[in-house]
Amino acid sequence: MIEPRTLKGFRDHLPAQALARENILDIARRVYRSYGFAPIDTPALEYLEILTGKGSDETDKQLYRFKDHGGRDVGMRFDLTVPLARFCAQHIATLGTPFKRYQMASVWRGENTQRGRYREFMQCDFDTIGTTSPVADLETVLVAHDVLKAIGIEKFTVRVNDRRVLSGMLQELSLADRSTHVLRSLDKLGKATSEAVAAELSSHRVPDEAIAKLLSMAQLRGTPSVVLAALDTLVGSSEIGRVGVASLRRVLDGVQKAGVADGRVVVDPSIARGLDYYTGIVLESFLDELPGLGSICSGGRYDNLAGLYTKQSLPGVGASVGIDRLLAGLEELGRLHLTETPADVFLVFFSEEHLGDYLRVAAALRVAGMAVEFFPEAKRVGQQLKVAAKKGFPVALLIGSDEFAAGTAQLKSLATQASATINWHGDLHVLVDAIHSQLQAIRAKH
RNA sequence: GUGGUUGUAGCUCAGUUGGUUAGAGCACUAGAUUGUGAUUCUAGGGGUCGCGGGUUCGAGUCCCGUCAGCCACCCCA
Repeated sequence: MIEPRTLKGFRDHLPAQALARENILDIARRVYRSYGFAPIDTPALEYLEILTGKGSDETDKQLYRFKDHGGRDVGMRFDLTVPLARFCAQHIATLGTPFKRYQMASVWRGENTQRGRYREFMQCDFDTIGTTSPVADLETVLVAHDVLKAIGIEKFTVRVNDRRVLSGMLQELSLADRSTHVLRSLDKLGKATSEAVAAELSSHRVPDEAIAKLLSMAQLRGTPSVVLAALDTLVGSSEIGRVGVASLRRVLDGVQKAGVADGRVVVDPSIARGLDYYTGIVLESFLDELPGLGSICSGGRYDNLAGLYTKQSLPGVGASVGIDRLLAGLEELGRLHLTETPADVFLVFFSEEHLGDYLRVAAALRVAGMAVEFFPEAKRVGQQLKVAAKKGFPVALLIGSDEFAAGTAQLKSLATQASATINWHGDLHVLVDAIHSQLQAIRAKH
């Protein structure tokens, strides 16, 4: 006997979880498409040199790599951005710019696991390639906002900042040479105390006076106009800093004009993002009720996506929904109603003699857009109903010999056990319409 | 990769200073009950105590290793 087991950091998804996951993916897909982003797909395996091109030690360590059967050095993608860069370098001539794509796919990293961190996980990226327009930045923020809103989250905040504001600050403070360390430290402000961050900055030879200024900047809060005005003065005479503030102002102005509710999108000068390839706007999104969960949708603007693979300059802006983290958060908040079935109607199988009738009824319901599970065995009715209730069907449809003779049917709500009689007199349209409207009524209550 | 912590049935757990054949509740299967999820009753399946070694007359219990989960660091999604 071989012990059935899964590798460390790899998971099975049971129906209840997989359904919740697909629901979120469907919503994200719908929102992405509503802005004109088109799907692409790329291979899970790439030539090793493509993936290691950027060559940081960290990604090198995490990379799943091996020789394929033809002796080629290959690796599994560890994000969707590097494959996108290769993809654009290869196809941009056909695609033209601006190119807007989304990709929802698994990636692999051989790093240590922790709650919510796995070796195989999904990324849901959307990016706009080939334009430096702030309108593309704005749209990125709007998409992040729309996805979270469409999922039905009531309390969330999209926090935006601009790397150029930070660069301007660092220039003013003569810290440009330590920018990576400084930004990484500031990025911890959400999790660590300001004292801890100050200590870490100090260890990177940042003078106390500069630390005080950085912290006061990072902790600026308030309406966008208030924060932006404060940033204007902090950035001082730095040209790049002023450009950053101006760009943020345009984005926030656009967010408001697009009709986003006040407070949903704010300026947060402490948002830096760990990755050093961001050059303009950066954004993170949080569930207000679970700030400790971390960002559930993050991204930003980068100057040169594909410099490793082509001479053509390809600027871009994009973001990614952290689907696993988001699901964990929704579950913790009890916002995930878990069912084990995607179907609406459970059709009870009473007796073989009516098999043809059941198949006809089920087919009619499916044509009308309802999902029907027909129980495959004429087992005891009680057992069938038990299965249906356990799997989370909203209703069961019961039509036995008595009902067929009388031209009726019972539609039973599995949540309340209440049963309603439908008089359909053998007319499938009447039956289908009645079930359809009852389902609508049940859904409206949720 | 480093450090800490946990591991007994599908789930939650009990199991005495090491002592006979490892238990409970829930869940599951079948029946009482050939047309309605509950309750009740009866019967049943399911464990190499994460895995491997060691100490011992004897290990679920002690020791070592290993695998997996969780937490922190690192980094990030």
